[in-house]
Amino acid sequence: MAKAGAEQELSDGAVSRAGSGPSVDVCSIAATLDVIGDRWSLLILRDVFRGGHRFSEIQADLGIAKNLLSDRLSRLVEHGLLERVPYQERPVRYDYRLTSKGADLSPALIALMRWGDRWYADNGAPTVLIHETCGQPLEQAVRCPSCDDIVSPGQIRSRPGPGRKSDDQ
Amino acid sequence: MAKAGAEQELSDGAVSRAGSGPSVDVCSIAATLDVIGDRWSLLILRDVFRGGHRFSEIQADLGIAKNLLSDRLSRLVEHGLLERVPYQERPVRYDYRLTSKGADLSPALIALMRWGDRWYADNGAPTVLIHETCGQPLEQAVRCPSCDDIVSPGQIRSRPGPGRKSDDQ
DNA sequence: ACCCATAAGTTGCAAAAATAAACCCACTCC
DNA sequence: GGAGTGGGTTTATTTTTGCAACTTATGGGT
Repeated sequence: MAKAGAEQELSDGAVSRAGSGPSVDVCSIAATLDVIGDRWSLLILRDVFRGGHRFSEIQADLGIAKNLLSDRLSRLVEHGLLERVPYQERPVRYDYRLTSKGADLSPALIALMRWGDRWYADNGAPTVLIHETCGQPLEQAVRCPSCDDIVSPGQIRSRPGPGRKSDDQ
Repeated sequence: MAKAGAEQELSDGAVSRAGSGPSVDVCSIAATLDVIGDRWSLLILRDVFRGGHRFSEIQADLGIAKNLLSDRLSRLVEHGLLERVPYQERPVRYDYRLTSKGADLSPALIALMRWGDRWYADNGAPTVLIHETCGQPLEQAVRCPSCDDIVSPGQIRSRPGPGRKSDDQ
């Protein structure tokens, strides 16, 4: 089923949600959520970031049903965020490790973690990110590489980019 | 939340590797996903960020079922990420607007958008964030406020913070 | 040889959530 | 007064979860 007719006048009829997910073609947030936008995927990735590489480790930590974990891991492998690395033969067993694509989600995980810290960690953050060289807590910021400056939210503007199919904001 | 690899393994005391149990208490990512970790909430927030403040606008843009949108909006209002602002009486109708708590999710939305840009926007990003004062595209980075320096992923370490309960790892 | 345990799943089934479509209400516009 | 609009609710139908039991391959103990 195509999307509701109220979808903006689409000049190329390309806005259909092929398998899943809304307005994937026009928004990278939607494209991203199509891959990791379920209840468990980001938690699984968080566990792998933290060093939990095995099925049973992740399963015990999250309390996720095993069939779901199996399914989510396969999905994440298919989408190239994780890879299976055998750690033994007979029977062959795998570690799940982040690919560069998976590791590249760390800014998103950091952003979500820090939001939770700010709004739900009444007694302080459960986990703090530290600068290796100085030991001080870290922040996340938007910066302008050409000005070499930190940009406050009010100074951010958005424009349609080259990948936008003619469609308004 | 360092990158993949062995660096996490060496600091045995520093990294949570819970044995079992719900990791919500121990992780702000889990707390965050508890609020916005479903298929639609972040997309709804993205729409409100982009200026879609009305039920029908969001519904048409996302193609979400109306009952779900109704439910998700109520949830986001309950959790304090959105607020209803009447824009007419008789019948009373509301705009949905971001609270500061909701607006504070922008770093997460930016991170998810940029990941989608990097891995799924074959023809370039659909939307580009621009520095208002100089017009150049922006980045997102982790920085150390005490060093006043940008920190690469490999220089990030994580420690249990003050909010960590003692019985968790 | 037999029993038990571990790791990593798979299968089957009930319960919960998502989806789609129809319906409702209080208006306004023509 | 009939149609349209905005913002929903209700009602079926489909899909996804979650839980428990079972499987497969192996190793260890007795």
